[in-house]
Amino acid sequence: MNLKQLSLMLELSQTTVSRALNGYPEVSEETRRRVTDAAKRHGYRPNPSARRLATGKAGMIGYVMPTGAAVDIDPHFVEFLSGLGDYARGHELDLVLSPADAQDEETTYRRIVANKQVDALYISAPYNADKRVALAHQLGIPFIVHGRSEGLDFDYPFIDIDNEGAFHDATRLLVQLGHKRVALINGDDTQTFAIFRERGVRRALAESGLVLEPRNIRSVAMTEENGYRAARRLLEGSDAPTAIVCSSLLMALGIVRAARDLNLTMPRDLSLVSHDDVFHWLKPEHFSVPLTTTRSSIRAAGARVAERLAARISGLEDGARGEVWPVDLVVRGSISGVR
Amino acid sequence: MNLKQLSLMLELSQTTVSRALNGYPEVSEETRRRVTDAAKRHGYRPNPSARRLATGKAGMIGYVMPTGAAVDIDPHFVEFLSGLGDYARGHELDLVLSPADAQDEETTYRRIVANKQVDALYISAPYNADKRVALAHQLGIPFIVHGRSEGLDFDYPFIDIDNEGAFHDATRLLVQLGHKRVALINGDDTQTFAIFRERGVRRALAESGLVLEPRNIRSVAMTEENGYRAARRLLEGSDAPTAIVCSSLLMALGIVRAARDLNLTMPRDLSLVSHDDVFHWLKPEHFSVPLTTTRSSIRAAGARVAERLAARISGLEDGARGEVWPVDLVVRGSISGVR
DNA sequence: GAGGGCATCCAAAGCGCTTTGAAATGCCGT
DNA sequence: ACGGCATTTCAAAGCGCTTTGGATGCCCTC
Repeated sequence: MNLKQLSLMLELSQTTVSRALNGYPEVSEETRRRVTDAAKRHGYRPNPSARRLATGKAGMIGYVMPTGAAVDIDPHFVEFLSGLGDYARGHELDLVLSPADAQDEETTYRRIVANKQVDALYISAPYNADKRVALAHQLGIPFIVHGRSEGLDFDYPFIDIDNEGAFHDATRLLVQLGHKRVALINGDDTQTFAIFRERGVRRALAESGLVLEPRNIRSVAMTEENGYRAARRLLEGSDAPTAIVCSSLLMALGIVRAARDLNLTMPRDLSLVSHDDVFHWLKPEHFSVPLTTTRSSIRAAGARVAERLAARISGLEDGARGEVWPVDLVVRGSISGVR
Repeated sequence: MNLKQLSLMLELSQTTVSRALNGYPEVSEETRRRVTDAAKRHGYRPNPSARRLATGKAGMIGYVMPTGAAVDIDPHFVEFLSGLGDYARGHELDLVLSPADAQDEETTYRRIVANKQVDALYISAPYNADKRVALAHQLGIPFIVHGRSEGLDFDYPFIDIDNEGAFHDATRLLVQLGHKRVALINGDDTQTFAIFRERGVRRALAESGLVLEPRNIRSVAMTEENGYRAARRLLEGSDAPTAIVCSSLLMALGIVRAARDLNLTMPRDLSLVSHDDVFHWLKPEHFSVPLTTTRSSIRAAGARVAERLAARISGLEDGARGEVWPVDLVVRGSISGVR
């Protein structure tokens, strides 16, 4: 059942039927009713390929997925996907993942924009002065950044969490508990979220006249193994930190294991605060000693990104508004006053 | 630059240019060369929307992603995506994720097939007599199942790992070490992978005249918390098992925590074998006691699925061939002879 | 009664490709 | 010299929608 058949059946032109269905004003209410009724009764659904060719709109949002033999997709990504699905389901909004060589994402960005494969893009895990953000901006395709990129000479729409505030507050709490040697086990420090977190820690320490020693900061990919290694190195030295702030539960797993290997009891010998992105399969309250965390659901962010992208596609949103979400500090048993 | 302009420029008809570019035989070699040269020089790229409308081919593969407030996407999925990207990158093959209400995936399947949004589908985590597989078969769209579904009255193409063999071998090893009370902490037992694994355990036990007691088998969603709970329940009873086989490292985390809470030393008081899907962010060799595992990379499977899907789309593969991959048994410190 | 304004509707021209059916062209054997 | 055949090319008809640029009829005003 296509438009032609339907219009024949109704003894109306394709124009009128199309307009009636798409809510244009120049169609009488009675005709519109007749048309929508018939469309529903016959299960008419406009062919998206045809509509796309005619309008240039794809009805899909895109994500360029960096891949490569040495590139691992972050498990945080499924949480984001869950959130995206929360919104997209029920809006018939699909997501197209375009795998790209992590060394050369630009080609893929250009391709999907030139081909008009998607109406809007979502960009994640930005770096400072992020090339992808600049490119999307330049190509003029609607997009939203999940995170922030500093050092670009234009504004752009994003949603981010208050990484600096979260890590500031976590660190301040540790300082208030008497900790003087606080270490940070961070994610990849070329990513802005990590930069903001480090900034938060430094600021909180500075407020009490303390500093984050270079040897007390580690920036590594967020895996259990890396958490373990970083913690071992920190804790085995002299003047080992009495408290650690870390960027992911995955690393926290490794830190806890390191502490155990070194016969350190938590929180007596070591306080730990981790950021928690809210995984359903690994929860901070279920660590052997329940973890104090800075908590913010990536899933919720995913839903919001989808919502805003949909709004931008349909023209309900424009401009370069950035949203910064506050982060919860959830205190549990993994921290205590310094001995 | 579109086909019309290009053909004008070459003083050829659109037909000939199109044929030359698409490798049809009825075009002289010289013209073909001229055409491909000019196309490359002017950076001509056929408009996919137009091609799609004309041919009905989308050049994309699809995945219907079950979502819902109570539905969490499995972190195993990112590994699959990484693998898919390994192949798809470099083949300009995109993946479209269509979020669907987990209660009603059928509507979405019908929509994306009717709309010809994708050329082929990938179906994951099948149940027995899986409705989605039956539907895809009936709708006549190319697809590949990652896993297997029993109880369908037709054959279909799939790739799966030898879950039964893997869990059989793991269990047999435990039995050989003298364990008589072996428990299984499995994933959701409506999924076929879990059924096969249980079968493997039962068969290995039966070969030594042992049985898998109903109270020694747990089927739960694969999370740390569920692993912990299941293990607590198993280990606190009288006649507690001396060995556990489990279906995921995520659950293994919880099992190890439970053992520790109960003051059981591994492997002295408890042997543990886990299945390992090969996450880069959590490795069995880095557990506090290195885990013996049955290992099979989901990522490799993802790449293979993409490869076969591409082959099916281009007509290089047809039929209903199923692939079953062997699974490695990797022995590490988490098992020992029973005391 | 002519002209203007408004509400409805329509024919036809795209969008940029593929593919059908037919027409040139050149070459061969008879 | 001519019919038959294979090779190469083309014009035009889709694919199914949106949108432009009118038509048409009706009511109102002067």
